[in-house]
Amino acid sequence: MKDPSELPHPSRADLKLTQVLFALSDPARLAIVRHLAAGPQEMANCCAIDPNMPKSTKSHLMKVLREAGVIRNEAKGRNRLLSLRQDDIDARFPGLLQSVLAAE
Amino acid sequence: MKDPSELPHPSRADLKLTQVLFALSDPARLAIVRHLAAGPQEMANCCAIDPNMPKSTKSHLMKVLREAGVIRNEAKGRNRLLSLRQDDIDARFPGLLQSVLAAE
DNA sequence: TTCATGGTTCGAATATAGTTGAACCATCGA
DNA sequence: TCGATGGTTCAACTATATTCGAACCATGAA
Repeated sequence: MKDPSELPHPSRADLKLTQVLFALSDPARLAIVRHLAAGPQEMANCCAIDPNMPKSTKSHLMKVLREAGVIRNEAKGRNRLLSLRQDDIDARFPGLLQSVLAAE
Repeated sequence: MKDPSELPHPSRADLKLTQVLFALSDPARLAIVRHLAAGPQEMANCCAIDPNMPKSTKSHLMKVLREAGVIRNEAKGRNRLLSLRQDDIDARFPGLLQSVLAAE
């Protein structure tokens, strides 16, 4: 019984460095990644970043991060649980996330 | 006596993480960075990568990398000497370049 | 079951980035 | 000093990304 509301996520082996770098190269997306570094958050809470942002735009940001393999986006009741795929990124690109998160 | 053929380079303090990540997020640009990691190279030699690429396109790639502060592009006689700004990037974003270059 | 909620998807518009020929510029060799 | 060489800049075009309203879809609460 597969949940049809599950979104596609690339497998660890399919992560592409340039795609990950691109996903991180936008200030809004990088801010989300920084937020998630502290632990998984529900989308509704996490994006206190800019409450004025239309939800379709928010959803798009998450899509870019998800398709790059940077975050996981899972259904959780009526909400979405967002989490950083730290293990996967660390496994494929050791030190990358750490240095990005440490920067300034 | 300032050389008018000197191109503008951002200072170390002006490097922006997202801009650096963006510059590295393109396969062709990343390939150039990898080449330069071995040491400075003249543009004519370095870009054996794709000899068919028009020079205006090559020049544009270099511009994006230069303006992000990733590479230095200096006049050297009739040619251009390209070099990775490893010291500056390391100083501002420790470990970043290393992890990017180490990836696969 | 019905409604409100939180989020995705679609489609169209806008903005940004990449590609390229042509014009130009400085340098070195003849 | 003239021409060839290596490269930048400009302008126009194409392609890709972003933005956002509207339609839609599950879920949980009433």
